[in-house]
Amino acid sequence: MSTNPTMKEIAKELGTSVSTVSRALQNHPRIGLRMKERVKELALKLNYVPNSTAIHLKKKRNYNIGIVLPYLTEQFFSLAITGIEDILFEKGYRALVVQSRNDYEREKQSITSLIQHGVDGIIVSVASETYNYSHFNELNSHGIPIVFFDRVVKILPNSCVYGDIAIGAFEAVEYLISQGMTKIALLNGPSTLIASDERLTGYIKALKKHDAQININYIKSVDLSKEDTIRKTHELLNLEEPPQAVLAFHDYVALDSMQICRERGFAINKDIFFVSFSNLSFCSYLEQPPIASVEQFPYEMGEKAAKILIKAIEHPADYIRQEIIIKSKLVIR
Amino acid sequence: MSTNPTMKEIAKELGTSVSTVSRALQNHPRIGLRMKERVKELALKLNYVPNSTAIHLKKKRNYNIGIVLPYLTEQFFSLAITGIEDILFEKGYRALVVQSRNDYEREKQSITSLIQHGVDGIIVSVASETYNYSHFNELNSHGIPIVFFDRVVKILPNSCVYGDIAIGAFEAVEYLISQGMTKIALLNGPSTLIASDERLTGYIKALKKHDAQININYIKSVDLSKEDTIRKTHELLNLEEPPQAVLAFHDYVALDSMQICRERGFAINKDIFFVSFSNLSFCSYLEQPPIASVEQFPYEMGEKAAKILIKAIEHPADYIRQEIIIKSKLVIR
DNA sequence: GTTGGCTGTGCAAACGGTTGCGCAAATTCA
DNA sequence: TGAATTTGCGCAACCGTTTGCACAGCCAAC
Repeated sequence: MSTNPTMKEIAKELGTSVSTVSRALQNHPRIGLRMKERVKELALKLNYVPNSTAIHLKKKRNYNIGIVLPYLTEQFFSLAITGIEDILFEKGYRALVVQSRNDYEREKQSITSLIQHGVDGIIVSVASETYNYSHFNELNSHGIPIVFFDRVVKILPNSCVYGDIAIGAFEAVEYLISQGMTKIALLNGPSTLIASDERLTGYIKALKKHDAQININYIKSVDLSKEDTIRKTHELLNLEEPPQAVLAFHDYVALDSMQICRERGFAINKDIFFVSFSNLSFCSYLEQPPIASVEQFPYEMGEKAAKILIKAIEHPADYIRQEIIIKSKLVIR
Repeated sequence: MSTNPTMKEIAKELGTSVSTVSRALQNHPRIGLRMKERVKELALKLNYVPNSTAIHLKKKRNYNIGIVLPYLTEQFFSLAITGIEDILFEKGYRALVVQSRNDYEREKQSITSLIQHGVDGIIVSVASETYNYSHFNELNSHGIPIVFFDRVVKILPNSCVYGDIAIGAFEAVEYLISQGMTKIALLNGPSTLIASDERLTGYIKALKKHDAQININYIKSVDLSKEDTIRKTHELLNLEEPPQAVLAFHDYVALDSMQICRERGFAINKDIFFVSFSNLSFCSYLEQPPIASVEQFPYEMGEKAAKILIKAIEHPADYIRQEIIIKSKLVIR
């Protein structure tokens, strides 16, 4: 209904100038006490809200941060956002959230849209289908700081925050071996993700350390769709020697895979054991949850990423690329 | 690094004026074909991105929509956001997401921040602790359209989208009765939420219809924290005649409550049955899931809310308050 | 009494676009 | 061929702020 009051109106009402109003509101030392009070009082009375668009135009700052990640519906990411948001909120920033749905094109479009919007910075967890990083280079050429988290790309000059997946995988496999299992499969994610590499690295390292045999048939890569998980699980179970344990890319893969196992008559935590990444809260509701989980602390990752980004925005001069590794933790049930 | 190219630079380079560049880029009919091509070519070459802040300042439009809801980590809400986002994305809007964490103060602050940001509109699912609606009135007085969804407030002149909870609750209870149960408890949400009222209404209506007795001890209100759910579940189980079935406020309440039941030796789907709202996908992974769920279609709610909001923004003249009720569906497992 | 330093305020440019209007050249019409 | 219309473009104001600079009045100091 009523349009927002502006400085101009305050100035007119007070018979002064816009610049004086502006300075009064900012507590500028050169404005008289009396005038300051009159301005502030009227501003309050009129319910004056500074127009942040105009401020942005002037100051080239938005206090908006873009967040691009695959799916909000994955608890890992919604927890990460919560961590990010807590820091942003505290520092007066707002979050523009976009889901890429693991789709490269959509990710690219979102980035373009965020550039156009003029965000002060961006936090990204890259889509699994992203094979090309030119859109990130575009951000760099626009001078917009980026921080990658979880699904990072290390070859770019931007900071990243991620879990020590390889160590997590290593510990998980070692744990399974300590429980007497040797036939351990890896239901890994797509090879485009560094996180998949790291899981593989840790997996192999643990097997080697304990002189367990590495069976290429036990290593599968899924595209993170339910269908593919189902398919690959069947492949594993159809082997002459089905695995005794499965290290899954994350809990969603584990859950889908476990379901197939049950359907095919394999008793979870008896005939076949699961370990997965990112310990979702709802796993605790399962009667037969994965025997262990590598907790990755998404909330902390988000916090860390946001802090780094804000520092990069507010003190661009002292920017140095950082690689923060969040220690993961094997949670045994 | 390099600062973004502006129209001014394009104009200078081409020896023309800013207004011509502006119009050329907008395909204004009064600009010659030749000039249009030259401008567009150079814009492309320079990687020109229009500064949306400047456009916003001029047009008083932001293409930003604020979304305020309790928790992103609840799947109901992340699905709703996905629905909202799909519509926004399609229409060229962006989502500014804020979590209120069910906290009134935080909700209020977020709204203020969004007003200041100058969002074109807001979609809200109100915090359970919100007892006062002045912050929404403030939005109204600023002329910023609001659409409420799920946790709506009907006494305001704004449109809302919500599920037909009462009918859902009614059908759920009727189903339990049809299965031969009469001792049915209601683990309801906080009474500040309309949704709680509606569940109660449906619950009572169904019991009355079937001449079942209404036992005040079977009706509990939880504040949606895990602790409170646990406490109230114990209270129910401690009754001389514990309920045979529980209608839970939503799946999270159901899950927490079921866990306590199991711990206390009540077999789910045998000694005690559960029905809850909003059929979360992960319930399908449970070995003993709730016997039925009232699916509320959050994605569709989100879509609908976003559509209404965009219409209100783009055609303020034809605005009429709408109350859209999304039919829920009892899903029996 | 000139010089100089404060104090308090206003002018005007700038941020990067959009758009009403005016004007010249080219085209059409009678 | 002259008038009317269309085509193509630029001027300048404007959106709501911020901020460098100028300036007037006042007071202290030499």
